[in-house]
Amino acid sequence: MALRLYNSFSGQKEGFKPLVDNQIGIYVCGITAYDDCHLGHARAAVVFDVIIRYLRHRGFKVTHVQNITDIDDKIINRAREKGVSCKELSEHYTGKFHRDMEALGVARPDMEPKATGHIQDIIRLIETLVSKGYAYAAEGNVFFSVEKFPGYGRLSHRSLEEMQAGARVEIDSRKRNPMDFALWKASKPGEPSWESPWGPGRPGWHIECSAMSIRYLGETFDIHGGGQDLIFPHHENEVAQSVAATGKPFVRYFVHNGFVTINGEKMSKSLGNFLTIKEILSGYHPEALRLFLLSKHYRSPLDYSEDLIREKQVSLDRIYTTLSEAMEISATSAPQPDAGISLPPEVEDAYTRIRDLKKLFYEAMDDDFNTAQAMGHVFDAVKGINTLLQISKKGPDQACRAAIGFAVSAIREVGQVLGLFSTDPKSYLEGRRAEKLSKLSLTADQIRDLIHQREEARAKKDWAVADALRKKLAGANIILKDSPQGTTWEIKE
RNA sequence: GGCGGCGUAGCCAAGUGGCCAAGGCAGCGGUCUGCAAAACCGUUAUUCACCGGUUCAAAUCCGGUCGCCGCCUCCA
Repeated sequence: MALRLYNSFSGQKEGFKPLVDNQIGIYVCGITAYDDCHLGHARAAVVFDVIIRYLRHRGFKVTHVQNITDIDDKIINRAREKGVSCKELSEHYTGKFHRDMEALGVARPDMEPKATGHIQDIIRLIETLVSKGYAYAAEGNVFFSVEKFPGYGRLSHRSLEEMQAGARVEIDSRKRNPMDFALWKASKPGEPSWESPWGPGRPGWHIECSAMSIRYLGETFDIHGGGQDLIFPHHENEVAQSVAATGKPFVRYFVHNGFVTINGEKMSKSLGNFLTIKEILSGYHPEALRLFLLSKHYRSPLDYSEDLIREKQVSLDRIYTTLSEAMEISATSAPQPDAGISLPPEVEDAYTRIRDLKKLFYEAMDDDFNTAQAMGHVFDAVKGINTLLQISKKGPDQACRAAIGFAVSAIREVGQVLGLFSTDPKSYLEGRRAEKLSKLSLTADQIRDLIHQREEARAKKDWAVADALRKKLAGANIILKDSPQGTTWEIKE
């Protein structure tokens, strides 16, 4: 089984081979800390979280570096509006970002460098570019000369001529070519600034990623990730700066995740459809959001709607319900390997789904991290467990129990890669019930009382009264489940 | 205007040359149940936007048409 991933450089899937055996350096562009994180950030975070988890699961030693941009125009403007310092503003939003990521179950990167912590690296890199003739100073600014770099446009697959034809960049008389971009920006009075050979100023946006990735991962590293919108100009410029400065290849594989739209429209503040991570998590379980984000291939556009996220929440509930029942029944028997299990022929199909889960899951993930397909296999295994559970309920069956135990451990293993099913099923379901109960007009005690009345009626075979009570509770969104062990209840979504 | 992507059942979605076109949601029929719920079984695309071409063989490759979207400016 070989891992294949889509490389934005070539525009196709390529076999993956790290620079150093079993070691991977990956740099993912992080946030600019000036506002709350939204659904788009969630997708990028979860996608790369799963990619990194999978690479580690496969045995690679992964070094994950993710920057935080804590100085740039947007931060300066927002800080001015709010009357706080840039440092205060960026620290405030960095904190919120960390809380969002934690809620989403996204693992912290190994390193999280900040632009302001690497000013000297940045200045040195710019000096190299100037001395090699790739960059020039003008009125306290330093610009990168795109014409000097022959490979410019290789990543975004466009030529300099094409870009200029449709260019909407404003004319800047200090630039030699309109497509030249700032490595260093002279600071205006009142703006944060650092001393440099070109006077007081601050770094341009793209240079920090070159400087920090080179520092922590080396001049050439394996994977660079980010949202598709970063391909141009951000990553194109990073490549130009880095290759020009080091004379070596910069990134071997560029991986870009697709965009999120909301009800078919691009998310934007002016449209009023800007959804923050916090808002979504106030209504849905974090794993439901993860499940939603992973239900489509990471490179395709993903459309968000209430109906779709609710559907994922229901799917997640269903899986946890199955896991909960499975763990109850298999609790007495340790998970057995598949050898020696002999099952009735009618459940062979179910058992095959369980036995093949891991293999199929890895195959799907190996094919450019196809989480949508991988989830299909998980659902197959869930169905397999449910089939075996039915047999088990009819009478104790050691082989079934062993197979169920095996299936639960397999689902939990692949769940670790996806960041799903990490909660104890019992506590998950209790949590969900408490959540739904809080939105109900009835209390748990009232419900129990009504169920008790119905039990009495049923004992007398007074079906009319029993059905009336069922109906009454159904009206309040309570579904009753009768079983030989008694009546349990659930709340309809 | 330039570049790129997408169009698969009521909805979401995988599949990019060849076994009956995964999986989820919703629907319908059945098993179970006093009735239900859950679960399971069966069923729901002779067809992959449309037209033409290549091939023994195409949802999958090529050309064209229509529709939707993204990027080219800060953006995950």
